[in-house]
Amino acid sequence: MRSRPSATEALHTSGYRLTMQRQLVWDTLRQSKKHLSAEDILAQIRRQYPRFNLATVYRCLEVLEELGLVKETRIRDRAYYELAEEGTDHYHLVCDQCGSTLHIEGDHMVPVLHHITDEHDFVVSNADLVVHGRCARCQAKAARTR
Amino acid sequence: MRSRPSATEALHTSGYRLTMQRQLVWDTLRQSKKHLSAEDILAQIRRQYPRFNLATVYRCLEVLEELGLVKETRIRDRAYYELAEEGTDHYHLVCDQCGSTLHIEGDHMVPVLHHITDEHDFVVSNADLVVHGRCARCQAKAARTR
DNA sequence: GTAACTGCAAATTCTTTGCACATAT
DNA sequence: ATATGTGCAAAGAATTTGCAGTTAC
Repeated sequence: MRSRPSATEALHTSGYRLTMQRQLVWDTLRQSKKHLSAEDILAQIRRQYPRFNLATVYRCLEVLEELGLVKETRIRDRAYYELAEEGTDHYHLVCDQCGSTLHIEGDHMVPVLHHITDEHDFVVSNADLVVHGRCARCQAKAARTR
Repeated sequence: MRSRPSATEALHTSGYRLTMQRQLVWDTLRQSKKHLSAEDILAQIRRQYPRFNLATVYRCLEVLEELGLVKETRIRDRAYYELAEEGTDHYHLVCDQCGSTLHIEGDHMVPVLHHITDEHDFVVSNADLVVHGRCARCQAKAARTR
């Protein structure tokens, strides 16, 4: 089993410089339980460093994504970022009625990704699954009204 | 087996008006083999109707989506639209190297969607899967260089 | 020392909205 | 007849870029 290199290490071996900004963005994502938008990340960091800049957030994320440390998911027009965990799926159920997002973990996507690799000769780096529909709570609400 | 209502019918029974604009957007999507961006649709229609407006395209798409006739996929910052085919998966493999997009059809997502319905009490209306990675052609190219 | 990086402001790109006019029902 | 829909122009929102100054190596 191969262990994941730290961000510090990964930056270094790829010839990127280790800046405070990159570390802050990385740490913010690590400390978060859920995915964050670029603005979310900025807001967090600005508590400590009010001069921190949004363009810098985007540029740091770009590097971290390129290194495979961070993945991006687009939900309704906006990009969200989270750590790229290896091995497990991580996808999102978006309720179109109340707007809530459920985070799902599991291994159900594994066969799909295998199919893609085997049948289409495509090397998968990241699968972004966003499922739209209606959450349990909104169904219950609709049932009551009926 | 339930047959799909035509767009005309669906608009009518939902109380929407049947306008030429909506028909043109619908027909453009039906005639296309691949997904189209709003700009693509506009360009197509403008060949015949040069005054056709982009805002109208978006507004027509919004209605068609609401009726479940059209689905939207976001790939790299941009929305693409295509007919919402029932029954089969339709997802996209995006090569991050050359930028090409492969359209995949199949039933591999079925177990995943079942899992979502069963375990999370979530009624799925649309699953949007975008897989990033490297296509066969770019792998071959990389192998040659090595 | 110097190439890479950041902050700032301005630009870009996609999408949405306000409003006066047009049209489907 | 009138509520709905469209075209146009302008606004919005998220992300990117140019550039001068800063910093990691």
